[in-house]
Amino acid sequence: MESSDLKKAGLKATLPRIKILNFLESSGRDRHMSAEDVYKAMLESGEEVGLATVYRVLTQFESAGLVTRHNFEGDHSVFELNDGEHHDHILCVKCGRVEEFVDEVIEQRQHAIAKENGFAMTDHALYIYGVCGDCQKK
Amino acid sequence: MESSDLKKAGLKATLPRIKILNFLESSGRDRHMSAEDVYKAMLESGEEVGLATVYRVLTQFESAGLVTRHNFEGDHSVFELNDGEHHDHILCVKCGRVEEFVDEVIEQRQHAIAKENGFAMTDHALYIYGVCGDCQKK
DNA sequence: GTTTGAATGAGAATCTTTCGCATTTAGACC
DNA sequence: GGTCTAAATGCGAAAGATTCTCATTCAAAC
Repeated sequence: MESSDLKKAGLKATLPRIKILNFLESSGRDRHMSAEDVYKAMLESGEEVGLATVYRVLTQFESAGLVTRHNFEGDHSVFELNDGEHHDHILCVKCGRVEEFVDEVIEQRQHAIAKENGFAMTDHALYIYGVCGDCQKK
Repeated sequence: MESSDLKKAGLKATLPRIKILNFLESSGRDRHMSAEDVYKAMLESGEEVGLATVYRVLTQFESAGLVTRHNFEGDHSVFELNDGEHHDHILCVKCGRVEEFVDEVIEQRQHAIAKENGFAMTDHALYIYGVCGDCQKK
């Protein structure tokens, strides 16, 4: 399963790449991880990988469409395994929690706006920041 | 005018802060500048400021609501002088050109989505990426 | 003018990310 | 299975952005 995904993506099925992909697939708890997060978590679970390789592989995965890179934290990128369906994000500025949502109205308006401005839209990023229900109670 | 703006924002009217604010106000050409951009441009026009101060002051301006920080370039922040009216951005991935737009439908949907998810919305960022008209011709 | 806490400047330090290069490995071919 | 070659890896160095430290300077209150 793993190596065929990689081959499909045009990537040689090397051990580090398989390990990182498996790791991303198995860590459903936090789907948004930085390169450093992935690196540390893998070391902790006994997997040997170099940090530079994690960066390289995640960037390759991004180009191959296997993961999406987000910059909603400003100072570093986080990566999310693609599940096929596009979605946007709403983030809690207090606890860092991330929720996902899809809104067809917004999707359509975005396309319309790109068109109106003469742009051929390639991508888009929508982040809503706020205080989540739990943090409002605190 | 300058120093009163700063005082209103709760900032002491120091020379570097006045200079940076003036500079941002006068440089209409490119409204989206990194700290380094501001620093270099000020040096070139003969203004003496330290880079660390530019970073500090821009961050203070952000907290005070005088400027908005954007991370649409991934690896560094750019700042934009606030003109009171909120707007979103559409960027050309080829030439880096940035256009601004406002869309009431999207604004409203965002509020609704935050509510649906139990969030008290504080902010939001929408970036549409694409190829602008000029770059499509090339 | 004097005072004083805040702001600045310059460079060191930190953090994230990339690069360079010697070593290893996946995959093709025998 | 063994051999080959280009591609991938790992490590440390390097780069770029940003923050920190701390001695010096400055704004504004008296």
